[in-house]
Amino acid sequence: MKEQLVQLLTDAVAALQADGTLPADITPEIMIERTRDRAHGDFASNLALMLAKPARRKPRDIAEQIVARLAADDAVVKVEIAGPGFINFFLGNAAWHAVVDDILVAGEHYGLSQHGEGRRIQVEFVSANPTGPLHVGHGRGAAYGAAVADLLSAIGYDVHREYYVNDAGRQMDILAASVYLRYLDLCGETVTFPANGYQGDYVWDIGATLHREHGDALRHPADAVFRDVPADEPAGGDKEAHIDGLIQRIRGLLGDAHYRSAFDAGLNAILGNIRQDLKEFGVEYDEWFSERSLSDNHAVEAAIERLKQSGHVYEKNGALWFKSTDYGDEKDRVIVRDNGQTTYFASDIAYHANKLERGYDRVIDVWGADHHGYVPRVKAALTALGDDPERLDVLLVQFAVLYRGGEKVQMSTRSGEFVTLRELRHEVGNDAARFFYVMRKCEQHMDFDLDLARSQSNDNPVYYIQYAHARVRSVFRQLAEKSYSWDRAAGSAGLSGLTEDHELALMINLSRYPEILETAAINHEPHQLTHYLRELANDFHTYYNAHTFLVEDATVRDARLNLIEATRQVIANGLGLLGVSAPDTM
RNA sequence: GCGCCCGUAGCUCAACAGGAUAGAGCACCGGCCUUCUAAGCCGACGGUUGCAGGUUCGAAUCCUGCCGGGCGCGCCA
Repeated sequence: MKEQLVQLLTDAVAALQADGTLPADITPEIMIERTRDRAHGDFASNLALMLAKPARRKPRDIAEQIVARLAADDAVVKVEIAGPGFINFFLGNAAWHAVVDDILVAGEHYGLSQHGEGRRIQVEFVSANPTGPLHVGHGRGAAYGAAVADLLSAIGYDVHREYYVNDAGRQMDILAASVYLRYLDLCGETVTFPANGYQGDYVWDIGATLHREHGDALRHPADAVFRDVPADEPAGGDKEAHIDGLIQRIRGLLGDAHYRSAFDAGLNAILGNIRQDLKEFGVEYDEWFSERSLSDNHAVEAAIERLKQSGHVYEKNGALWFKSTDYGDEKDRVIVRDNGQTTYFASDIAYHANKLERGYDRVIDVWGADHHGYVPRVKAALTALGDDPERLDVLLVQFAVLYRGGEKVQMSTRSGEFVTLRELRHEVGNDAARFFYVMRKCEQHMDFDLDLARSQSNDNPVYYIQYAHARVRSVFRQLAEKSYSWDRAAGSAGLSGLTEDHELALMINLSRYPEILETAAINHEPHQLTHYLRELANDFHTYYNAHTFLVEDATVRDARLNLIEATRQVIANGLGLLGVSAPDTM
């Protein structure tokens, strides 16, 4: 519908340019908006206002000339010029009635489009370190990333969902050491757990698994592990030096194979847990990309070599630095430490180079907002490598603060006391969690009200929308009890009889769905869909309250059933894109 | 100190690439159940869009400066 009107305006402008009324050298972008007020018609364009300046004419004069050149269109019953020069289009009811048929014919495909024309786009999200279970902060990234990916897919992009597994690096070594020390404890050794180790109970569990599978085969006396290692912080030393010393010692004592056992025990257990968690949350991936594979394939070396050749690398204090300040970063960054180890950043350069090499038209990273300072250096690296940094979009997701009983839920990663995603899902359910997480713009700080998410009341937007869906199902169940049946073809033929305000309002909103999907996807704003679904549910509940659907007049009854079934379809489609179920009963 | 994000009704948030009279939901107040689920509907109340300038036909939206909040500024990831 929007496209039709855009075409009408485009043709009118072209005609005015052809006869010299408008300058030929301007190519205005035709914008058609839904009106906020029905007194302004159904659609409006600010075209004349936009043209006023380049054409050096009064907006209303231009509007009149455009309207005079508009071709006739069956759907448009009236065109008005209003306000400072808006062109308002009034559509006939038939245009809205047609939407109901469109929806019933398209079914679960209604709203999908080919806007993306099959362009390939990669969305990387969550990518939490496999050093512990996912917590509620990751949950927002998961729900948001999945929704953005699904929306892009819905409008015709070829979407690749990816999780970057940080299965290499110092944090993983710290995990391996933590697991091993818990293992030693279970072997009967007396160990003092390092301040910087991973404290969570799950580390005990992994240590126990290691012990169960290997018995005492990996055991070394605690004294051999701790002797001459730099003192830990509580003992007046440095916790970083202490843990690094421990890692080095443990590696030496265990040898490569046994160290790998401890390391992989931690990695596999935690990654398995994360995968399970996300799967239960309805979040699916096409690929789990291993950081370790980058160094195994020498991709990190290759990336560093490319940076060297581009002349943006130098040595200082025994380390190798990338001169990211050449491309707007605040300071230069180390890519190879003085101990010869490459940094996480070096892997990330290789990873992003790899993404672009894979030929995606666009690459999206969904990151926690605390990583925002990281964006300039990654873009700088891509620029230095000769890639176009504009192909990378980094979407920063702010933290969610949980509230329970009106009180902020305190969280601390330090002691391992954080609320896990799993706990949240069990408390409020997957549907509420998925929906609440995407109700807000990603850059908006979010207050997550656990009581509201859990409540089965009209205050809870998830239930409100799901209830609308269940109500339609319920009406259809009533059909049989009232010994009626639904004749869809008759309903379609009788749609012109649906002229009540409530019916038109509902149909108009149904017709907006494809537009909502498009803007929500392009702007990476799933919250637009949540707001839309709430409005649609409201329209339905209002209609339900004002009119009885199962009336005696079969023509009216069938037409109304077509309308509410179309409504149900759109709600189901929309909730589906957000990973929320559409229940038949509540 | 520097950088990024945010500031809209009492609370939680919208406002579609600057557009017409800034909208919803809670909360509070008043109505609606012999009728398809009241897990619902309707009405009323509520605003100097943090403050001050600027850009233009038009600013919550763009620019500048303040004020307030969050985050970041490692040879951690």
